[in-house]
Amino acid sequence: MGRSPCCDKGGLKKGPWTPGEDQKLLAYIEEHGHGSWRALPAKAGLQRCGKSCRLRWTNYLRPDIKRGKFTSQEEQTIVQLHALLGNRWSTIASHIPKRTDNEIKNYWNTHLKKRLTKMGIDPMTHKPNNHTLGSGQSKDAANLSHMAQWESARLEAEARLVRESKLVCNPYHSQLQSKAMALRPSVPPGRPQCLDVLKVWRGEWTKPRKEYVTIVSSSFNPQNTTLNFSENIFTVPSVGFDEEHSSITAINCIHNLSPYEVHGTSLKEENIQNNNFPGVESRMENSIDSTNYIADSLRIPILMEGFTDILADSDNVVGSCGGDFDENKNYWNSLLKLVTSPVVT
DNA sequence: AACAAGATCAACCGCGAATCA
DNA sequence: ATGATTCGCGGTTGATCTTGT
Repeated sequence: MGRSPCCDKGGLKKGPWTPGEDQKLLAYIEEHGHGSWRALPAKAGLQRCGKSCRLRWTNYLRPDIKRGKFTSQEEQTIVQLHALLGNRWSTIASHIPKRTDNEIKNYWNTHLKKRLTKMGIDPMTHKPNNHTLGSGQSKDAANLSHMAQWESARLEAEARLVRESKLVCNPYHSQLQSKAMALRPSVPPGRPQCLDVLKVWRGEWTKPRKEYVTIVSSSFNPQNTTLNFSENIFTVPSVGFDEEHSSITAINCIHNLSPYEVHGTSLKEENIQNNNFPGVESRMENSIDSTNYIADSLRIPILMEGFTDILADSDNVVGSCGGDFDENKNYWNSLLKLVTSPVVT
């Protein structure tokens, strides 16, 4: 089992790249594309393994790479996404234009992590170091973890979509997309039906709280996922959460007209066509009327509210921060402000 | 000026996932 | 269906640079 490291074969060079090697690699890829990385070194006349070539290209030579100091905006983005995703550098990098996962990882390890630690914030949990979850909070923690998994899966799927520059090709998903488009003509065609965390972070926070419902608990199994909102229970087919369709979120399913149940009653096509969701229609419609990106604007406040309710307790870094929406917003903004401000020593 | 310690970051390594034959 | 191969990710290393004494 296993295989020997590709660079163990004799004669292959390791270590820093020379300008001449860079030139050879660049010239070859510009003319032929990289194709098979394994075969590339011989074709390009390089005494390197394919892995080394790929790394050099993706982390250094690629023309669409921005080098140099990270902006405060980029720092904020990294911290926000790390809070959501953990050390999933490639996924984080997919949301930060022109930065590589390696660069972001290095920057996190050498700058941001230390800065958070100095402020007394655990860089892995993004909570104050003296904060530990009590037994009474285990349910909330589980919910947080669950929601984070959803978001992680969605972000990964979105990153994949970006990479592939095409939408998921699936009859069911396509059907949902086309129906959703019919209801939401202002959504740009081809735009993945999922939210951009950062867009919401920067813009959607300002929406009145009453437009949103709250996920109070949730559970997941291979057949379906149950979301317990403040007033309503949704059972969402797991098609929205499996690997292939992970970009379809629970709330997207609600809006994208999948055959789920509300309070045990299957929604009929006419309910869907008319945006008629028994027991929840008024709230839904408020959100629908308020933005071009219904699914986005509805879902993320729900998600983030759940997050901050759990994350922010009375011991948070900026003082009192209960379950109030604005205070939760303040928690995150304050955290980010601290993170991006110069360290006072 | 010389040295040590700390910081930085390009590059490597090993593993798991995806793809191929 | 299965094993081999390739790819990509995240953790780690170590050479080089910077700062402090």
